[in-house]
Amino acid sequence: MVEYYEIAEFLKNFSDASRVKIVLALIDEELSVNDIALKVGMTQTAVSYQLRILRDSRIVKHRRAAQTIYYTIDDEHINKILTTTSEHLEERKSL
Amino acid sequence: MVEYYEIAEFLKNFSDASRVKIVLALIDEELSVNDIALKVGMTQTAVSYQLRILRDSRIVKHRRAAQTIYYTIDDEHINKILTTTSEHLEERKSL
DNA sequence: TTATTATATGTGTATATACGCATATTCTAA
DNA sequence: TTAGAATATGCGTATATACACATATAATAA
Repeated sequence: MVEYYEIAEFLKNFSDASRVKIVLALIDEELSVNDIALKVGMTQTAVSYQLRILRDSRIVKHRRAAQTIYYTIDDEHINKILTTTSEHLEERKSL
Repeated sequence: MVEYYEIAEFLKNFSDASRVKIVLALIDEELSVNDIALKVGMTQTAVSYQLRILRDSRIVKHRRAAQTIYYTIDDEHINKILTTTSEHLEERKSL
């Protein structure tokens, strides 16, 4: 059984605009920390800070190539959750 | 188009254990504020505080009957988002 | 009207958190 | 080995937030 606090703990990852922006930037694309920073318009430090949180929650995974570390989404479900949410919000807009 | 910050703003509602608990308590059941407080083991004030947030985000709706105010989930999508998340977490547990 | 019930809200506070800055760490190239 | 590049992290801080307590508001009953 999944408990209520586990759901909260997990969805907390998407409660911050910066983190959602980073996750969306990684959909269907593998990016380095600097690439992400450039793409979302944040500093390297801020991106690193948020990536650690997303990594700890297993939302993103990474691989190293020399000094560069590349990040990707860890699971297709992540995509589904954001898509479902997006559709819900889209539908609500017409009300 | 749904923007990244709208997704974050919406999912922020489920980033707190108390709110998730309250929303889960309301699935398939209409409850008064006091009923909710009893069911989830929180004070009336704390429940009221969280209900306002959920109301403002249109996640729950309410109707008045004399002094009592009854709350329900505003949309079936809410259920779906929590279910999808729950399934995702359930699957991950076996890894 | 007054008392009572159900809920909401203002204020204060302890805690969480996002991010900047400086620095550490890891790896590569010269 | 030393310099440089890419990323991570410790520390400080401004801001957000969850909740307690007391009180206000709304509706009903006596």
